[in-house]
Amino acid sequence: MNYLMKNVEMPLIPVVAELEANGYQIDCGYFTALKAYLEPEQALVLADIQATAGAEFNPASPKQLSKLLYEDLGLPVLKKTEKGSPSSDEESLYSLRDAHPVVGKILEYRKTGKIISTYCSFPNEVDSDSRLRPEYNQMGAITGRFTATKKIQTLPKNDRYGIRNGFIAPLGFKIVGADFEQQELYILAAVSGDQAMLDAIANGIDLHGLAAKKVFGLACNPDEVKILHPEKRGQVKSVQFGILYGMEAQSLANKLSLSLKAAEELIDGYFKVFPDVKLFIEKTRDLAVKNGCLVDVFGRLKLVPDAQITSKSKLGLQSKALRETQNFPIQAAAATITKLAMIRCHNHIREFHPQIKMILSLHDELQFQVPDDEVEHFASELPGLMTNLGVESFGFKIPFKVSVTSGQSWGSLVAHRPASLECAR
DNA sequence: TACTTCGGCCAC
DNA sequence: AAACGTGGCCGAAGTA
Repeated sequence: MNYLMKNVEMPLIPVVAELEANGYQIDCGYFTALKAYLEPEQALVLADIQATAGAEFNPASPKQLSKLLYEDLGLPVLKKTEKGSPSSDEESLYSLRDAHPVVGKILEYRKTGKIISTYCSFPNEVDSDSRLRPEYNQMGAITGRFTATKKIQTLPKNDRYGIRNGFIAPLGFKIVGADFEQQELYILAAVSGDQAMLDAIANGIDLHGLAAKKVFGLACNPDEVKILHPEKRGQVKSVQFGILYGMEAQSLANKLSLSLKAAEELIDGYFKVFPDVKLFIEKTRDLAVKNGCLVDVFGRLKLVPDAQITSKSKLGLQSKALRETQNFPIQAAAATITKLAMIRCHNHIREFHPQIKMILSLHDELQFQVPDDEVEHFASELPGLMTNLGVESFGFKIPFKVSVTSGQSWGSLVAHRPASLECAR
């Protein structure tokens, strides 16, 4: 049996079974109250919109909305959908918000509607013990990431209504979370073997700050860039982020409002700082073109037949395949690391903390429901369980950084501080 | 009614 | 405000 099957996917099956059986406690009253508050508000906004558009008008219908905006009101079409219809998505509406007062109201209606229809329905979806039990598909994404049902992976973050506050620990328990910090960047450093990136991570230097300093020839220390040159750091951060997702120069230019040439120079500058990252990306893309498939460091396979397209009329398809190619080895290795973390944490709590339940796995983060009197101990153990997984499984040169949080609900998790440090004040 | 497609939007 | 990768869920509208 290959590595992934023997050491990852098979041992993971009972872990996922438990995760699904455990579920996540929901504060149903929170969501019923929120819904009761929002629905009358939404009705007022609807009436307001219908005063402009007519009583039959449904702003939730993209078709009706397009007719209103682009035919009746004559607003300019800024963007088309996949199928070529005029788009009324958030991006377009945001640009049109000053062109007519109804546009802003529609944006508000959409935002609130999403909360009501998608995120206030949990009381109808929980079991009789008020726990939400999503199904996890451990082979759901081609990269090895999980997919899951019941919206558990897409709860709004930093939203006005605090949806995540409704995901709670029962009385006498806390939620404890463990995150791999900048997991995909660590993976990029590890799989590319780029020494400058590895060194920066090993020494705890701000990666974006370091890159910005070198690209723009700044005089300050890397860690001062965040304060002294936040906009330059932001540009480099976009390059860094884009590399993980296969972004090309034109998209970066649009994102940063730069010329194509300036964007290319920015990317070139970045690659001069981290030359082996550039080499890794080139090698990855070349392999996909040559073979029509690629394999990540753990042996996970992705077919990318479109990478071999040469017909000029289909270069868009090839570009998409190459972006997927660039992202795959990073996202796939990250997924395997998180799966290894699940297995190790599961084995650990079975042996030492039978009262602790794993209740969430979310790409680079795990959460547990922990009895109050075990929080301190378990939180102190988590980094030791997770940081060395890459080193041990594949000889990564650097350990991961794991941050631990705790709180009474998902929405109120804060950095966990050992109790021994709390008496200072 | 039941299913599919589309446009839209939430997360990592 | 995002824009690039991986996904699932919602309502509207069309089809069987």
